[in-house]
Amino acid sequence: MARKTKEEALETREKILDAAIDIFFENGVSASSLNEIALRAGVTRGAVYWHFKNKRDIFDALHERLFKSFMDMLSPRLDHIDADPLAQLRGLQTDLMREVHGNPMKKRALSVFLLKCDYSGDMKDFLIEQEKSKFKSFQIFADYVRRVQEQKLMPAHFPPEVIARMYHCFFSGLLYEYLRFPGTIDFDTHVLPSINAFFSRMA
Amino acid sequence: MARKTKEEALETREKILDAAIDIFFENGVSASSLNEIALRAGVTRGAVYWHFKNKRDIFDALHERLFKSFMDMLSPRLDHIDADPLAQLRGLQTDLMREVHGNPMKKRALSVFLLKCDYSGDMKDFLIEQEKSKFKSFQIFADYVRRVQEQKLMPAHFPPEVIARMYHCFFSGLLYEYLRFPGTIDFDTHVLPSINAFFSRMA
DNA sequence: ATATATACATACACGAATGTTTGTATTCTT
DNA sequence: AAGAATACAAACATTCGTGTATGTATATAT
Repeated sequence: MARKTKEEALETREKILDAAIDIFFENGVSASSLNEIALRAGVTRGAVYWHFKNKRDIFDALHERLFKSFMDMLSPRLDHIDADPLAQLRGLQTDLMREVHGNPMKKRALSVFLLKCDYSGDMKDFLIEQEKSKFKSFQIFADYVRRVQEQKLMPAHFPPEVIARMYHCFFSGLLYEYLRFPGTIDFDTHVLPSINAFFSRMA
Repeated sequence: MARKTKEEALETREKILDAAIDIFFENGVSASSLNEIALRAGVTRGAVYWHFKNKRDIFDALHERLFKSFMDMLSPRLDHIDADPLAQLRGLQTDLMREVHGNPMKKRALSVFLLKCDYSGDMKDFLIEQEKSKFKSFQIFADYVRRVQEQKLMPAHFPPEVIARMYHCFFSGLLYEYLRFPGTIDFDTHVLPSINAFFSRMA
């Protein structure tokens, strides 16, 4: 085949990434071959190896693309404190879940990172990276809780880190459950009410 | 080599399963070869194929061995209602986490099932099985909540399933966090306090 | 306009894992 | 005590994925 223009090359790169999400989601990361990804994207392995070093490299690119968008959503919504902090937190979590629920591509990508890969072998050091970024988002939330407690808008029976940990566990647990059993747990009748229950008990 | 007695054969079977947990934990399920497992167990692939049909068969056997012990722990502790249900629930969750924390073999096995495998390909129908057993334990808890609400020992602002879902998400989320980042999240200073915080907010 | 770098497709070589088959020393059966 | 079944080890064949090397048509630089 012939050489493409730079824009076209970028398009095929994106095509490969999109195909990778699908294939990873269907087969699991380690069981997915680069050939499958290439075929799904409508190219050959040559194109894949041109744009990416190996499977791990594709994985990194996907992570970059996904977590950026989430951090962009998280940070600006916790840099200030609303009149009702609990409502603010509930709103944030609701919107995050709604974002996942409404965006099939993001949903599949998240599934890949949380359920469709075992972080071992090549991926071991990737887990360390992920730990760092998770720690970052955790710190953002712990800081928020600390400020809220300082302003006496929340009882300070527990240190901010503990509250943050509790919140974080509930949220990630909810996410896991929702992604793991897509048929069983409905968004409107299960996910949203359980968020409301969680926050109504924290008042 | 020579034929072993029946007891010896059972021993090698157990040896293979133990080795499988280790290898699965280190490399992830799909990246683990049957040869590695055999070598770790001190046998050859011949022995593995004698006792098990394939890798999936080993996986099933491990699941059988693990989840039985957890269900045995769960059921009898929720078939009655203590004077203080919240304390009862907190105690159950604490003990379950303590069990995981104190038993390295169980801890590694749980890690394998929750983090070290992607349920796709051969494993897809396995996920369905897991969903069933998870639904079972969920029902046990929802029933418990319902009975507690009927006895007016807990406010009934939310249906039992919602409360159960919330509890379940928090617990599994905590478990995931604890297993995923073994170095970061300490048992005494992070896990236990966050359980206490969770239940103190539910009063 | 020509040279060169680009964006792939195609072909090749290699290792690794799987499932199966065969061999064999014992143990169990009768 | 002798045949049959058992509990493996060892060898084989086959498939599959990876990485790399090569070919090539075209965009881009000069």
